[in-house]
Amino acid sequence: MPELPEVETVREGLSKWVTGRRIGAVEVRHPRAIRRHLPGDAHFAAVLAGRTIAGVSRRGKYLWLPLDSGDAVIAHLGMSGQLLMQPAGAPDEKHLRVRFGFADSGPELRFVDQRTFGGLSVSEGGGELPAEIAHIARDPMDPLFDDEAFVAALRRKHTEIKRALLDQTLISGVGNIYADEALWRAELHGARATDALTAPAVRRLLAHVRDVLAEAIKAGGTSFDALYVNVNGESGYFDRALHAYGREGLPCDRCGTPLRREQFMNRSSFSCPRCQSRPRQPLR
DNA sequence: CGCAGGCCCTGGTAGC
DNA sequence: TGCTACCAGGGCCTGC
Repeated sequence: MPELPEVETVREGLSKWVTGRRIGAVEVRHPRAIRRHLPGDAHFAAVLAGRTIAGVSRRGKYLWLPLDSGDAVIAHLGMSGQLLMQPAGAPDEKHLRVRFGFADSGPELRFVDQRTFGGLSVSEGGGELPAEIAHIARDPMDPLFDDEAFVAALRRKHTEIKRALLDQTLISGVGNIYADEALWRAELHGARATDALTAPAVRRLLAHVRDVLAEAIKAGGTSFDALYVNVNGESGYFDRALHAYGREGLPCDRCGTPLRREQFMNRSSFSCPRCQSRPRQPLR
């Protein structure tokens, strides 16, 4: 369940391992992993062989690897995707989906994904910013993120605040877990109407979003293992200091009231019944 | 047009 | 023990 901090940790680690290296053989082990690459697996492999990776970029939860050809490899980890560096010839992972060999015969890059919600594709001419992800908003860690434009856009909407935080065209990188954490910090219930929030309230919420993401990036960076370029799924992820997510029935770290769990968009939301009161009127 | 909700996936686990 | 049901959820797609 990688969100922005986990993806940023992967980006940073990956960058050290693949920048400047020339791709050798590419092997697609599962077609679903490149389902977004419409020309298919043979084209995917052919267009990448011999290309040199210029770096690793990120926007929100998307990664892309600009190539010397001007194209870029787009990667999204979905829920369970991992990008791993492994010595060439190391045993295949059970859920290995795509393997990138390198011309220098050094460590391979592997895309491993149990649930295959993630995937890879090649973006033609996408080195600067792939057209496929141009609709994704800048994330709040981006120096060019426009706070006031975000505040205005959010208040123009008529929806629930948690849904807006998860809307990647409004603000990117926030998933279910960090949305719950930011709402807990802001003492707002996720069902509050966006157009009923004041501009200062939205600014405060945005500051909490930024804080929680920054703290998680810091924590993720310290647990990074040199040869194992990933978030490591459960571990390192769940032992992070979470105040809301997954804490149903446990005392609120602010007031001691047991946290509640509610269903929202077919997933769980965790909040404090006392600090985060439900809106008096449901959205209409 | 904006918004809500369904679907895609599979391994782990709870419950019977 | 072995089976079933359910849960995790980001992003795309459809329909209202």
